[in-house]
Amino acid sequence: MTDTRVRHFIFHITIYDFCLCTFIFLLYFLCMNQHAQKIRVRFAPSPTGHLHIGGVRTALFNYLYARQMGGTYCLRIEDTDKERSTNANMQEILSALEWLGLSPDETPVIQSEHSQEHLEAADQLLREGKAYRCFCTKEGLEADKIKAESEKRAYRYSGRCRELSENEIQAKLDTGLPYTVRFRIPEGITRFKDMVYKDIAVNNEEIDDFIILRSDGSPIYQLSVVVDDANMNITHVIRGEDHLSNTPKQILLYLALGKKVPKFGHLPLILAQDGKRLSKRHGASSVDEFKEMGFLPEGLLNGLALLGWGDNMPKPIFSLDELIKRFDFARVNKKGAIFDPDKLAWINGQHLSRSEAKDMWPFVKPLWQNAGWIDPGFSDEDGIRYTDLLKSRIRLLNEFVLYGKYLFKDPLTFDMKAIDKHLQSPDIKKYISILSTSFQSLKSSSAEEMEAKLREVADMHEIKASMLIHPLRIAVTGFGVSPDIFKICEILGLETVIRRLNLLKIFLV
RNA sequence: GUCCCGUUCGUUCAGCGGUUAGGACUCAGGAUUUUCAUUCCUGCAACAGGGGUUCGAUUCCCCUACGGGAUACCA
Repeated sequence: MTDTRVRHFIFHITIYDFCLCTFIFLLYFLCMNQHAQKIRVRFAPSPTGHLHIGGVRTALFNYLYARQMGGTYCLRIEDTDKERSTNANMQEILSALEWLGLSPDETPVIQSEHSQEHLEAADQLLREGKAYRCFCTKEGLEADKIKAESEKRAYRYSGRCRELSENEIQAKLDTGLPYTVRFRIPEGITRFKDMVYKDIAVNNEEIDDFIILRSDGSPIYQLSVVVDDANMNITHVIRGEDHLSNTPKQILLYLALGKKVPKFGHLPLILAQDGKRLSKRHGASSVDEFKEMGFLPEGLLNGLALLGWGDNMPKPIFSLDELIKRFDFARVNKKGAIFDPDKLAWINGQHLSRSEAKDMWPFVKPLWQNAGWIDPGFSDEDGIRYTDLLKSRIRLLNEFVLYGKYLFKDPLTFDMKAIDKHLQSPDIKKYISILSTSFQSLKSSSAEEMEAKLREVADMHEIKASMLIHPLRIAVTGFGVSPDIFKICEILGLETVIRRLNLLKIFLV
């Protein structure tokens, strides 16, 4: 073989290898893509009341997981309970989610608009003998329940209609007897691996043949969720722990309908202060209430994320983006969590002091406008300056109202605790007078000049500067706590400061 | 009643067979701030009880107690 031929031979091998490698890689890539199905999650509230923090936490974890996995976060309104669902509630849920920044990636699915699909699923089960018509009356069933209870026996559906013959069914149908449709629970054990609760196994004998269609023909939740989740291609069902015991029933439905069973992740419940379940009548606060209390969306979300999940960082303050990065199902715990309003407020305060004044001003402006202190035309520059001054001592936005008032109005009341603590010197009125007269000699209202003047007066009378600073603060703000008092004086101007000093003097008499 | 799940400071999150049981919030004390708040430091404070398994259990198993969920023609 000549050199050229050898070279040709090698060249061909290389080309061949290259093609083969490319082909294998492409094949692998295609397969991976097919298997690494894109993650789809959903938050599915029912519009039977306000959106409360338990719901928000569920929405949040769905959102975090979707974002982290590059998946899609969907919303479904479960309004099959026509008695209790209202449109107003639905709108409120939507706007609350928007405020929180948890709006869905796709148009929300309204469950009631899909009842046809639910009915078809029930029909399919009926045809395949996986469900059956039950002609038992509500009253009869109720009587069975009462009887079981009086005998201290667990109530189970009698199974009366389970094995009705074709003829019997037809006869009942002919007489126009109303019926419900029950799902026939197969024998066996239903197992699944929950993302939080790990291995769960339930003996199917424990599950009654539950109703999937009411006697008026409307579908029931258990059926609707399964059909909708399957139709929406939901891959991960992330919801409250109260659904853990429903899951085996739903898995059985998926199987009966020939649908792919999604993965499940159940979240521990958020409990009221006394450890009881949160409900509308019991400690459940709506998102609106938190908004009114002065929470930032990010602060509320941060606080809620820390319920049932923790990163064990010394400072548990996370932005939404940081939460997306850090969130991990392996760290979600199984214990129900009581939320602590104090800690929630502290977390919000941390977010507040982390934020720039210019970002907070849009939240503060309407508060001050509503209070009637500023016009819509109030300059943003001043607003941001004021916000910046106040923000270090504030945990909740509405404290901008409480502690911001003195920037616009003379205080009408004074903090008695502060007076007791700082204004007990017998000479206090004398000091206030001296301060107010000495301020009159100033040419400008600058913070530096006022501070220098105050010090000079203190030195002259051989007293500590704090003997004058405290009365000044109380006179100007009405509170024992405030940001840099000289900066506040600068904003207010000499005339106002002097007037307020005199007001305090009068008050002390 | 039955089934499922859970149980670490007051609250929350750590710990995944050997730790002085850790962090955060709250509370108390101190430092800084000429003052208050912020910030920083220090402190108080917990493995529900009983059996196993193991050289050794907060950690694994069982029982009891307590709590929660499900058991609906609610979702």
